[in-house]
Amino acid sequence: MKPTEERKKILTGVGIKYSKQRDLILELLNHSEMPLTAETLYIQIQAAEISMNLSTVYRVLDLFTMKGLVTKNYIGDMNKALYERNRMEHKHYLICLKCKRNIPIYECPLEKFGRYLEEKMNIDIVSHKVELYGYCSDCKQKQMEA
Amino acid sequence: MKPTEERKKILTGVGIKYSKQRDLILELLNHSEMPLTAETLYIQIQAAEISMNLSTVYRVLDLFTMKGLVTKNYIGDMNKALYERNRMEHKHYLICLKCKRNIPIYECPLEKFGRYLEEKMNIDIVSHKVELYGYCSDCKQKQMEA
DNA sequence: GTTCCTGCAAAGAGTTTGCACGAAA
DNA sequence: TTTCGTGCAAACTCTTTGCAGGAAC
Repeated sequence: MKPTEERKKILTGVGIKYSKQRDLILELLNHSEMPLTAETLYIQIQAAEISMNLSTVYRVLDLFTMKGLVTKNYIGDMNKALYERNRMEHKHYLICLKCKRNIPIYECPLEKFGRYLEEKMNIDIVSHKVELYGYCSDCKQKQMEA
Repeated sequence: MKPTEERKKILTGVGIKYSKQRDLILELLNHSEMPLTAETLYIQIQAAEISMNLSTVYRVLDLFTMKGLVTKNYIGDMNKALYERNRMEHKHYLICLKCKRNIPIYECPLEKFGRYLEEKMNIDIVSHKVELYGYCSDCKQKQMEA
């Protein structure tokens, strides 16, 4: 099955039509390790052969978010949304204060803690978000060399 | 010492001038248990006797943030900033999906986890942010009664 | 042929900024 | 008296929306 065919199946699978714009955005998100802003995506799109309006980017991202293909988030004190392919895996990020990269972290201490809190406070926890701020190993190294 | 005097001392303590606008904003933030948007603050201000422009609210909040009196954050997929008095205590919030309240939680499982990650991944963690999403005990109760 | 996606342009929300006046030290 | 904080209006950034034409099925 060709890559495009695979993505077509993903789109129809969640009950939405195929279009080359949606296909491209899905492909870009599939290949990105880290969350992207609408603008970053838009710039990547301009480098590709398919052109597209910014409002289309937003509409497609909104649609993908509603269909669960993508997650939308605001991080720290930045007032731009970050969009990321929802791979149904539980992960968080270390946001490097120097190079601004988002380094994924797959372990999580909150499962257990959540269940403990639910009992103690009589609440229901549905999901959670964790952001770690600090320095990635590359930047830590450079800092020590300097 | 009168409350206003106390706040005056806080302002001059971080090296900024006193003004009745800054005093009022500081007072409102001091008395709020949860993070507030600039607009919410602005509405609360209009209810008080002192009037103030929205841009002043933003300028004062920015200044307070730079001086460390206040923390600024974006939560979930909401594109409005939340400002909160920085009380130098470590806490997180349960954000209720029903009533949208922020319920503070003072325990945190990330201290230990952070140290573990630092060693394992050779990184430096400076700070972190945790958001829990779910239902507060009030809304949980109501849901069960319905 | 019908449905609904997209481009374009305009509007909307949240936030920031330049400038002149006014208040704090 | 000098410094700097504030009001006002305008600008700016990110995002959303209405409408008409065009693509997907």
